[in-house]
Amino acid sequence: MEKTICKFCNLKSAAAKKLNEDEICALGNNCAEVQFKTGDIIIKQDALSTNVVYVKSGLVKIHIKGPIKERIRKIIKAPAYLCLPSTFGDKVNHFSATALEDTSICFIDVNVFKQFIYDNGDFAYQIILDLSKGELQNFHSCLNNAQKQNIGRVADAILFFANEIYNSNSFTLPISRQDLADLTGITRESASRILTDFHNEKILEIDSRKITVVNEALLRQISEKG
Amino acid sequence: MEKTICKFCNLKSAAAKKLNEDEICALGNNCAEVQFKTGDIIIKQDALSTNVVYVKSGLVKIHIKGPIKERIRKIIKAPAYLCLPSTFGDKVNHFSATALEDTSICFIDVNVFKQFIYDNGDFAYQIILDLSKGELQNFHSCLNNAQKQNIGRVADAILFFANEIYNSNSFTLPISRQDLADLTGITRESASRILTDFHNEKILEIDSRKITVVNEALLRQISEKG
DNA sequence: TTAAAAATGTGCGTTATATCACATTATTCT
DNA sequence: AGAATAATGTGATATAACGCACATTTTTAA
Repeated sequence: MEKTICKFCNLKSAAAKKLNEDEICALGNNCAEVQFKTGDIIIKQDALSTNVVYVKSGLVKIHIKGPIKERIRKIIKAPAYLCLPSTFGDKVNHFSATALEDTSICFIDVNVFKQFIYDNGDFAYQIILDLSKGELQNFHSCLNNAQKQNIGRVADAILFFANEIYNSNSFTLPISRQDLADLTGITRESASRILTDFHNEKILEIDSRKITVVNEALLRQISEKG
Repeated sequence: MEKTICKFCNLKSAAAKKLNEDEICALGNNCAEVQFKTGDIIIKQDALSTNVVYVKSGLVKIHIKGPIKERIRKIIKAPAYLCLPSTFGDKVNHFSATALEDTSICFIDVNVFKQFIYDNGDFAYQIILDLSKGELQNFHSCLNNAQKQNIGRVADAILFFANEIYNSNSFTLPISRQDLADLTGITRESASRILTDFHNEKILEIDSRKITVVNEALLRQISEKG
């Protein structure tokens, strides 16, 4: 969904408010742009809603209360849709979203979005392409998680942040060790141990959350081995 | 994607052929309906293609060569789209599809599909709803697989066939034990053992691939426990 | 600046599950 | 029908990873 832009926020702006504890993130009509700060909850699992949500700028984690424990499903980097109409099919969110850095979010009324689809075939087609592609990518990320061992998954996560999010071998991890564990589906202790191992083997330079990939080739090798 | 019907197969019918070993499943133009028998390969991973593929009737498994081993991603029951345009973004399939029973497949030229999107906003919107919903369902099925133990996953798979595919507590499993293992991400031996356990605990009646759910309540309980 | 709270690191026993080896049962083919 | 082949069942190990306990470090708040 890389090349999509929010075509709606220029339309009208409705009254917008951030999500409080028991509040609902649905807006009345049309579209509104809202600023979130690091750590703010953007969408809350099980809350009611009827908006299309678009990440205009920033970084967001999608997380879900699984059958056993919390799981981070993915990290979304702007610009991208965070959720589309049927995500709210029953008007209840099935996931939460939290800002990992200062983030600007567009809430688009689902009827506005629908009308836009009707009027703009090329836009509709692009959305379909993006969704279909995303679905396929899910396939493969699930596969990775399912088949690789813990060490390979952590390697993947580090490479993901370096290459997909920050385009740099040196970055500050935007999430905690626990989050890294929840993202890769392992325990906090295992995540911690593996990072230490990577440091000892001179694959990573680690200073708390500051990470530098020293030996990317080896990291890739670990990822591929599974 | 339950309520969608193939709106294309009434247009024109092009020359259609089944997939041979090294053959390509792409059709020239427009749309063609092709019959497949149980076990036939419908789509082959890494083959070239430029079609939208729609399952008009039958049952299909989507499987992928993972980084380590084969994995069954999901079972698709007609009517449903098997793949959409961007699945072929690079014109190479990233998965295989195999018929689990006699199946009728529509291959739709991507340009025909695109034009239809342009002309029919309601259709486009419906596709978007379906895709978005499917993506979310993937979320949760991944979660299940990731967090539950083997026994819970097998319980899920059995419940899936009973409730989603056959709507009956008595059915013939359309896949082998190995496939069941690949579907749940466990080993063949584990799958086998768990089925035997279920039989001993009088949860299932098992006669080779014929399965009867005797104690669905207990099966659900196992599924929920993880 | 210091105390309290949160996050992280690390050793160790336990356990679920993979892996290996082989027996048994189905299925296919001639 | 009978042989060959494939699929399935099952015991005995090996091992990756979890879970627990607690030490240490970092962050937050007062």
